[in-house]
Amino acid sequence: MPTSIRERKRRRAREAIIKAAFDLFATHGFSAVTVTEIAERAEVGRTTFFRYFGDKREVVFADEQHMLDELLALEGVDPLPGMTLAQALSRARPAVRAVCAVGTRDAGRYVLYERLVADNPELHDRAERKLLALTDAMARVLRAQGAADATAVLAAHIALACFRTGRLLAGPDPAALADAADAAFAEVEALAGAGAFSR
Amino acid sequence: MPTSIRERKRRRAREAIIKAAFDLFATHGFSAVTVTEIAERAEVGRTTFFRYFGDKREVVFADEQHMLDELLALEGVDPLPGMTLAQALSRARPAVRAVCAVGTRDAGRYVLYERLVADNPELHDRAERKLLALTDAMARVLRAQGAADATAVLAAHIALACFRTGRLLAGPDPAALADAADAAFAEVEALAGAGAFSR
DNA sequence: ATACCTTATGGTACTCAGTACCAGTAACTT
DNA sequence: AAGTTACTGGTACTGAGTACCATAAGGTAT
Repeated sequence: MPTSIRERKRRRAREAIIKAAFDLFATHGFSAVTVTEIAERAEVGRTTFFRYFGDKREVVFADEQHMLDELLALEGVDPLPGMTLAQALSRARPAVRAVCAVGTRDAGRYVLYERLVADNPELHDRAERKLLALTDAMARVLRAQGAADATAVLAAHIALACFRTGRLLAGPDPAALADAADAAFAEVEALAGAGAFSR
Repeated sequence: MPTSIRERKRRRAREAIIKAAFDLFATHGFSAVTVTEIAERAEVGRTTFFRYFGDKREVVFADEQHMLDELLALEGVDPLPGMTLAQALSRARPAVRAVCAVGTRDAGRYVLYERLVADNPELHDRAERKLLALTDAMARVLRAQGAADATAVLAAHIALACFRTGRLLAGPDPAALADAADAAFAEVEALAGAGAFSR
């Protein structure tokens, strides 16, 4: 059986903690909420909170794994050994959309997430590491699809640049963000001239 | 007068804290050292420590400002309005070397810094934000030198990619790192073919 | 069902990071 | 010399994060 009773309980507890935390953060802000309050609202012990999340900040980034999964699912899909940088970029482009799509699954929470990160400097560092993790995953996928190391890393970082500029231009709305990032990709291609990356 | 007594005292206190902290970190590791111990060794009050550094991790990244200064000094140097991506990259390349050069000013401490970050997960996030800050500064410099927004951001992120792959290949030694990053730049140019970025 | 093992829970008690507040002192100002 | 400003370090507090342990509940045998 795939989901044992324990498994289901674990999932429920985890979700309860996440929901309790985001509810409290939404009304009182991140720093004003204590772990004890989150635990009480989620009806678990304080100790249990730290079993599910290494620290208080980590709850905010609970969705990171979903985004990584979305990317890593592309490993091995449609392999193209020795692909060019242009080809790698044209694969990275929809992959970025796929990551953004995770945000649209619960747009309300995602907007809140963006607000929390923007308002609390103590979350900035962790948010940056999340982008590193996604960039690394992107590079790994491209490598698995047949890109050379340098090509994969380079394309992943160009995708990161597009994502960052996209988020800068668009608001926190995930759908708008996806479009803006995509536009940035288009601009990159136009920037170097058609086919410039394909040499 | 450029350096008042207060100014000099401040500098000395700051340096004393940094030195005390790194000495203790070197022998006992980051997490085993308490702020109180650092303050005692630096002969300042515990309260004073937090006046100079927002938190314990921040001491580890005390040199970040030097690297940023190194970059920002290039703002406005040799302006070239409307520069191409290839031109932006050829400017980013020596700029990365300049940043690495800061590490060679005190190679011993830099190696220790790298070791501390590598060994302590609690420092990973902050280290990532440092790279963001440097990348942003790089983009700002290129923009100030006349690059379009997209060109500047893109070139800065490509430089980031070169830096990351360089550090991955070279050890923690700053000189070797500079060379490896430079080699990555060369590889990027070769990757897209000569002149591919200049369209 | 019974007994047994394993895993998850939540409570207690502790350390230490980080903050608020305040009184004392040293540096600049006139 | 007197007054103002900037810096210090001490006290006292909150809250994050950890170690430990007794208890309960899920899983697994017989």
